[in-house]
Amino acid sequence: MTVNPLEIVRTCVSINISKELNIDPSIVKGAFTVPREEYGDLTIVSSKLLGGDRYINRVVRAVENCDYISRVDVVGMYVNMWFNRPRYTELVLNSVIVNGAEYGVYRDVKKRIVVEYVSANPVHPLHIGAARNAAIGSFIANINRAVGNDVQTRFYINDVGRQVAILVLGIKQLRSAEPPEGIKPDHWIGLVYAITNTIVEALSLRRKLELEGSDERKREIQRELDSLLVDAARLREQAPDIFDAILGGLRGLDIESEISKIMKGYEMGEEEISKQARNAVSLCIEGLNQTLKRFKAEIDVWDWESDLVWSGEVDRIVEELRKASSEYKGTLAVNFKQILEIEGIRDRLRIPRNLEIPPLVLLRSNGTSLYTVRDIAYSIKKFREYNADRVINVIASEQTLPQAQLRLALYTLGYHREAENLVHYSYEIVNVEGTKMSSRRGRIVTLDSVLEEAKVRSLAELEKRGAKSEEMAEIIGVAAVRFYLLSVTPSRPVKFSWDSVLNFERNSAPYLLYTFARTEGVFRKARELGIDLSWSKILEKADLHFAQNNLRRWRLVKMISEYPDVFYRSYTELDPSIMTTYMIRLADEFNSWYNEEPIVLEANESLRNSKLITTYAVNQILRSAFRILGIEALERL
RNA sequence: GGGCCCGUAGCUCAGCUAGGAUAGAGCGCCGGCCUCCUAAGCCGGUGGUCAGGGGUUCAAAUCCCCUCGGGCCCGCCA
Repeated sequence: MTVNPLEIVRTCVSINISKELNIDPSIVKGAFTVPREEYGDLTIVSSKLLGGDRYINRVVRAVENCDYISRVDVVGMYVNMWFNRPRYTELVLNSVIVNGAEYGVYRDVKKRIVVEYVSANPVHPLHIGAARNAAIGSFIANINRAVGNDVQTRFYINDVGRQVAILVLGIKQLRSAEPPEGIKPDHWIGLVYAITNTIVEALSLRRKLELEGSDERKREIQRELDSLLVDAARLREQAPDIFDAILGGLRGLDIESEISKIMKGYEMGEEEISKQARNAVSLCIEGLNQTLKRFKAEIDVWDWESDLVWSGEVDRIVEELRKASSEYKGTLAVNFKQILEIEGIRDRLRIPRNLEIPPLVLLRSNGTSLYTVRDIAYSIKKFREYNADRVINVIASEQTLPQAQLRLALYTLGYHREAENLVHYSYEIVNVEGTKMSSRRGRIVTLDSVLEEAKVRSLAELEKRGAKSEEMAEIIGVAAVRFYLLSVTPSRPVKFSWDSVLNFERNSAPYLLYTFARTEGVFRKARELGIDLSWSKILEKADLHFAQNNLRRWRLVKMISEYPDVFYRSYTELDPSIMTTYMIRLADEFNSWYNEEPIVLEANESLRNSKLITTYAVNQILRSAFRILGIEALERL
């Protein structure tokens, strides 16, 4: 277990105060705040303690008993504390050296965790929104592994339903389902799907227009149709042959009944349809997998939704839910009214207090199943197959309601443990400025294109400094995109813009990689000069007073000591942005210091040793954080 | 109509869960710094009615209520 230097001081202070005032140490812990620099290193807001600031002098006396505190000062209600710098420096640097890359990494009681993420519809390439999911999901997997949990990542292939049926309908109109030479398979599938869908929607709107009586409605439909035709024209320009083939084939067909036939046929496992659908979806998945690998978002298990239907697992769920269902809008649905009346159920299942839960419809009138119902079977499977303590679904916030229904349905079926440990990790979507993304119309910013641009940009930068390398450009490009998507708090929407994703200055992964490479450069130089970098030996001969009268050095020591807190918060809140924000601050502090004074070239040996260890600490923290964020560290750049 | 998320500098974002001292970064803009361990860097300057109003409090960007603005959900779609 790695030590948390800051926590050691906080504990020391709070125990002393709690003894003096005879209060619980946790009350003292709630009174800490980090003051502005001129007011010290740590502050107790005395009015937050029991009895307000009446006992402030006793608080001061108590704090003075703590060895890590060298000076205490009272300003109003604030008890400002200055750390004993040499002692604290020793504590921090020693902790870094003893733990190395494990410094600051929290160790949790081992749990088994399934992370389901991405699970994008297998009918188009990944867009930048799915990329946020991929970045966050892989972060969740990485940080859980780092703390010692067993983690399995899964991708749910949603191949049952209308979208795949439309794709199959389109492919049927073509001579060959194989992608043409030189086009990535998911891009090919995305094109066929978008063309087919746009044509299907346009033809359906046209029919609606003919049947509509009201002029106002007519104008509305016409507007919708016009926008659809703009997309159609663009798609036709991209691939005229394919477009015309599909359009020609669909004309005169009763499209809705064709789609319904495919959906039914696929759910029943009809050979011809199943073969076509599996082929097409496999092509898409092949492409998605390529992109995810490139993006450092690995998937351990790929689950086919259709397998759940074919195996009868979905049927069994439907049968069991029937008992809990009643008549609703002419069909059968599960009503959660009774369950929701159980005391504290919303808290236990983490369902928003005021969220209204409509009944969950069991089956379509044509007998086919519905997504949320199939997902019940899938949730049970995830718990069962991995013997999981916890299943985390990384899914955009727009699915809050179906995810809540899912937990309630599990509870209804008696899967109480599963319902309570199924977590909907909700995040906000990515908005692309100017346009509205629509994969149904083939109007998306693909992750592939973003990664490609980032790579081109990285290559150009590398070329400037005479270090042109495709491999390095690839690593830097991926890092830049991942970091960009991870640095916004997940509960807030990301505004995507090419300018910010390709900005490689200050608040970016390239900046951090550069800082890391600088630390490596320091070690290279040291070895060149024949300095032995055995860290514990260096620590023995280090000057622990080196931050005593030097603010920059002291700030760095303190910042290094914050990493365990940052890691812990990032883990418990599963929030990568806590870590990214810290990394930037650490790099800023290091770079300012680096610019100000020599490290290896320091003439005084013990002083040089302290500086080397400080550099090593920054190096280790960045390395550790990179690993969690799925960024590959580069020794030079 | 009901619910959820969001509104902080011209732009992109921290800070809000657990209220504390003068609200922080980056980009942009202006001016400096490469005989020295990597200039994707460093230093200085510029820039804010924390959407608005009310309340709670010794203390509110942070908690509560209302209003305004943006996004999403309320489907026999996923």
